[in-house]
Amino acid sequence: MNDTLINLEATLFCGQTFAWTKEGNRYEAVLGGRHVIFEEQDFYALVTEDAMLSHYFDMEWEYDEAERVLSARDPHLAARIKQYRSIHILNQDPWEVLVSFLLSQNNNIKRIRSMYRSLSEAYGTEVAPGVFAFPRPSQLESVTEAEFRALGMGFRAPYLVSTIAQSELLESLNTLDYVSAKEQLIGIRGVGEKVASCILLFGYHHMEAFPLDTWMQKVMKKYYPTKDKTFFAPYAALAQQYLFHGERLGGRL
DNA sequence: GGCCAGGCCCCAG
DNA sequence: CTGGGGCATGGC
Repeated sequence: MNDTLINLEATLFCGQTFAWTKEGNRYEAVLGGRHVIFEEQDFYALVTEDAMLSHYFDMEWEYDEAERVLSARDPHLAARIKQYRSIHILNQDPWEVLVSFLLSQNNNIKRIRSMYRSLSEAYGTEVAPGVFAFPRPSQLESVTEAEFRALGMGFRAPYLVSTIAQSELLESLNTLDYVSAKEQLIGIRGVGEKVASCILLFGYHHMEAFPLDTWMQKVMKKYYPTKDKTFFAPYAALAQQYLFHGERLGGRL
C-alpha cells in the first residue's frame, strides 16, 4: 500500500459520494458515526494506520493494473485516466448509497449533496458541534411522507418512506451475485436499473457494474456508438467513472 | 425566469 | 416491450 496512489479530490467529488466537504486542503465527513477530518498531506499516514479508512478508500484493489489495461484499450479513456488518475471506487455504507441515489433521480449533484445534508441535520446524530451523521434507518422509520416533502425531498418522498420500511433487505445482498442482487434492489419502489447499478457499485464494490445515466449515454453515443460495457471488461465500473467524471467536468478533450 | 438535473413510474400503443 | 409525459425543487 506504500506507493498506492489516490486522487482524493476526484475520488470524493466525482459523484459517487455526497458526504464530503473540502475547505482548502482539509477534507471532512462522518463515516460510520465517526467524525473524519484530515489534511491532504496527512492522508497516506492516516490510512496506513487506520484499517477502517484503508478499506473505505479501497487502498488494496488493483488500480494500477486496471488503469494500465483500460489505457491500452482505448485512447479517449487513456486520456481521461491520465487527466484524473487515480480515482478509487469507495467502499461506502449500502444504506447511505441507497438513499443518496434514490435522491439522485432527475436531480443534479449539487442539490443531491444539499438534500443529503438536510436529511443528516434533521434526523442524524450530531457527532461534533454542527456536524451530523447520515441518519440510520431506525432514525427515519417514523418520518412521514409529508415531513419529507416539507424538507424538500419532492416527489421522492414516498420512495423514501417505502425504502426505509425495506431497509433490512440490504443485509441479504452481500452473498448474492450481481444479477440476483440487482433484481432484489429493483423490487424497491423508486429503484430502477441505473440506481441499482450505483448501489451495487458504490455499496458492494461490484466492479462489473456500468451505470448508464444521461451523461454516460452521451459518452457512449459520442465515443463508443458500437460498443457496450463488455468493451471495458473486467473493469467496466472504473472506465465508467472516468468517462462520467471527464464528461461532466472536462467536456470534449 | 425558464431550463434542466447521475430516473423512475405509469400508461398508451 | 417500447416510447414518452409527468414529476418537486432549487441552482444556474
